[in-house]
Amino acid sequence: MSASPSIDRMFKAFADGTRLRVLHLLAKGELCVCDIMAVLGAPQPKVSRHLSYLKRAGLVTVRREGAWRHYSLARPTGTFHERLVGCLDACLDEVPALRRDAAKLAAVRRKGCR
Amino acid sequence: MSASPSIDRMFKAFADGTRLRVLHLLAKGELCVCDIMAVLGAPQPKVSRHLSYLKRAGLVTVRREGAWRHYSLARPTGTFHERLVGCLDACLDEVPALRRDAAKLAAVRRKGCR
DNA sequence: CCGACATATTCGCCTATGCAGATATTACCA
DNA sequence: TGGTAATATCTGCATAGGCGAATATGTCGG
Repeated sequence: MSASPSIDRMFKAFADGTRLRVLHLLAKGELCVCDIMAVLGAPQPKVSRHLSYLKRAGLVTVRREGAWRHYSLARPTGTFHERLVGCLDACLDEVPALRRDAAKLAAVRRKGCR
Repeated sequence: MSASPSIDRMFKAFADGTRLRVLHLLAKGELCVCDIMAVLGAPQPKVSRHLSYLKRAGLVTVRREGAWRHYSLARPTGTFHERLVGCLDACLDEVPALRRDAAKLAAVRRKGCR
């Protein structure tokens, strides 16, 4: 019953630097919490908290595999949702910090998150 | 020197119900503060504050004509900005409250804002 | 059952920000 | 100059929400 996310809530979800970085990473594919921690260099509770936030907002989905949680972007549920997610791509080349994250993600993926 | 607005700031600008309503109205064309007050039924300082916020974020521009300030959406400065503003259209049909605003705007325009 | 690991949640603190009300500014007109 | 209308800003308050630290939950191997 992933409630249809309100416009307001979805914009608020995007209105935080950390969450924006997380969403941007997830746009590149499914990731576990430890991957995201590794890329952001952020403590685990922080990452987990923001992921919960994004899940409540209907922006991400979780796939459980034992103790791991694999997060990915939720399939857009409407025109608005779709356009909003499209903004992530539009950021890509404009924000140096996000490019750095992308580079680090590649490295983390090569070595694993542990 | 309307600084190139940061991604963060622009999303924050969208992350408030009142500002979203204002932006949505401005998407329909230039408006003075009193028009917006009339449509939203909000006190003047509140409207003015949010307009200042949007101006700082680079999302709106002002045209002065005597004592009046006419606000309109700023011309997008980049891909990201453009897509973000595009989300306003995507909201249009999905949010009843915004449709009501649009209807009221038409009425206000017919009678003037005073 | 135990211990290690991955993740989630709670708690207290602190800052950001929205709001109403009062006041300041600016422009126009008599 | 004085008054009025349109808009902007300041002040004080209340709440939302981010953060780190500690703790809880859940899963697996032995």
